[in-house]
Amino acid sequence: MPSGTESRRVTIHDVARAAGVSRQTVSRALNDKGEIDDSTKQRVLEAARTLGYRPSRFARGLVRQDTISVGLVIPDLLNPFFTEVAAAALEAARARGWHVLVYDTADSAQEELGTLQVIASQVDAVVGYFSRTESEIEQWTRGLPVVLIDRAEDAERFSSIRIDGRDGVRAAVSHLVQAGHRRIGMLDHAARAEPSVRHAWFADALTACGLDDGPVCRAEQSVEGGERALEHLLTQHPDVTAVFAFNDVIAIGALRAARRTGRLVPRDLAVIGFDGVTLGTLVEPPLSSVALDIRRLGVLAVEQAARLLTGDSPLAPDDLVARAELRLRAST
Amino acid sequence: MPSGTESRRVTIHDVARAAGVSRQTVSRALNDKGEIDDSTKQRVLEAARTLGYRPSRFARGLVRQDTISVGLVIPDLLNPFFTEVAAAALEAARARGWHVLVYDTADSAQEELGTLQVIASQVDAVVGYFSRTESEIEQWTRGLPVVLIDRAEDAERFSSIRIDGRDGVRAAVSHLVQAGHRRIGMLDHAARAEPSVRHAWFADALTACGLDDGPVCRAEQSVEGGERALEHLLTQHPDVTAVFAFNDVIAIGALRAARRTGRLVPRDLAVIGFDGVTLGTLVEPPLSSVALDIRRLGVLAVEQAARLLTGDSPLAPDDLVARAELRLRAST
DNA sequence: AACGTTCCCGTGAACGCTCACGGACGGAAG
DNA sequence: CTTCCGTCCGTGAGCGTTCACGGGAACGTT
Repeated sequence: MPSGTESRRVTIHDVARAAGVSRQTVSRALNDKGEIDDSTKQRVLEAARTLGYRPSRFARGLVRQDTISVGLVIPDLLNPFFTEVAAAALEAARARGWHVLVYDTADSAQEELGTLQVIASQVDAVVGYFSRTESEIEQWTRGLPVVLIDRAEDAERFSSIRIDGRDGVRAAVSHLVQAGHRRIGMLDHAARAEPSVRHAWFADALTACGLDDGPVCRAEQSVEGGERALEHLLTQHPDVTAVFAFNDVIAIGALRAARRTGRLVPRDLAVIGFDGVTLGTLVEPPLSSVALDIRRLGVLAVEQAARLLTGDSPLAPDDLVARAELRLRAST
Repeated sequence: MPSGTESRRVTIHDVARAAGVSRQTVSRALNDKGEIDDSTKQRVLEAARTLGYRPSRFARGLVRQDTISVGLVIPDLLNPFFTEVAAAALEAARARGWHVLVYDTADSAQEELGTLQVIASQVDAVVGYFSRTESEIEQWTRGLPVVLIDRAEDAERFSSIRIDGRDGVRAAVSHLVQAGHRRIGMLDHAARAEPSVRHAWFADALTACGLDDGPVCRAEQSVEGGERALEHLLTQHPDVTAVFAFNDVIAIGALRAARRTGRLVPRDLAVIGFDGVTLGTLVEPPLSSVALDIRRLGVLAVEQAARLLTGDSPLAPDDLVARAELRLRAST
């Protein structure tokens, strides 16, 4: 039966004593080093087994600093876009033999701050999405490599994986116009106070096609948010015949709302999203999207983190770009 | 420019020297302990800043063993079911202040072994999905708490979160029978050699309803796998009017294959899945499913890991069960 | 003047492990 | 018999941090 006392950890010394050897010999046995007789090795292993010995990762890490771990910060793992980014980052990290600590900040600035406060003491580099200001981030991560993804404003002090959807969005709008649409709305995201960069691309594309500004409605970052936003948009602007959404999740919400309100997509309403998530191919109708190579985001971020960590030739900002291009499906 | 020499890490001692104080005073300044003059505190902080000092997590962890980290092992993060499990586990761990190392084994026994070999030296507990034998798992995780999820066979040596879908599957089959279906097929999963437990439930339910065994086809764990499997099943058994799938991902594949081959769901073919993933509500038609509380899986696993870790009153196997129940939507 | 308090700060030890070194032992070569 | 080498094993040191303790200075109290 387990003793009531808070039992001390079993250390390498205990194993050594039990096996009648020195610490070093135990270390040799456990790490498959040479310079040890096979019989004693077995004896040591046996002693370790019966004692339930498990080496301390801290002590080991202190003396040989080989294992690298990176923190991956994601706003919402249930959002299929971030899931794909995370999966790609995980794979890239695994290929390097890195360990990945994942933090889901639940789309909350508060949780993000909490993550920032603890992450620096747990990892060798940080990769992911942050909404806080650069100085806040720097305050908590001072000294360790940080790679931001899809930063709203240009990142000055950190490396950042930029998303360039200007051409893609223009192609999307242009395609809608050629299909006869004249009144195109947008479902922007609602998280930030000011309109998003994607909205700017959208507005530019409209003027490039000789159209006036389209009506905009803010949407929560969820399917339900997209549904609500589309209904709101269509009641306020019934003349809208096509919508561009901040991302595919919102666009899928729009798809559902359209169906629910008896509109046929794309006949009564054309819908086009952004990101190009796999999920877009599963809904009905399949979603047109200004798609980007999502995997590239995660891979690039890890790649850059690696370069920052080793110090050799980090990628230039121009190389840290994922360009989006129009991918047409049945929703337009 | 960075010096060519492999520069030594800047330690607490360097900061102490730069600030003209002792290590302990530096420690006090950094950890917001008392017993330090505010002016010297600022001076130390300034010195640390300019030197780019960052405390070693290993040294810190060695002396104060407070931070706990758990390894979460997932076969495929892109599978929406595992995504939901992971999200729940992450949240539960965060609530405890734990850190989570995520490992995606890519549905590969080889990667799983690789994960097993490194995970033990990085975490305080392991939670997740494993396909290897218990002795293999134990060999690499000896001594640290392990909580398995949805283990195919009953786990003897480890805690395991069990999924009980017997009643749910029976309800599903019974519902299909009452709707007039007499020839019900199943799309089982293809990973293991023998039929799955869910197939056993399915077979039991059939006999309980007085039906003969239904035709079975193995499917890969993906939407595409589900598509292929349904086509194969229907060509071999054209009389099938309803299918039960091993999980929702495969069921969604069946939905798509049905649509593609001109069958209307549920009129020409009824489809019912397992798991109850959120994705099932987004496809068309929405997917009926033998649904379980997916979040509960992740939460329970973390909860049990916590109990095993602290040693107080681990949950009994009977409490580590997630029961599935029929959730009817438009696909039946 | 002697004493107790409070406020700061420093010193040794400890955490658990690996690395570099040295030493004992036995057998082969001179 | 000496010398040398290879095998096996132990000892001290060090990784970077915090904890427990002690001590000096400044201040007030009797």
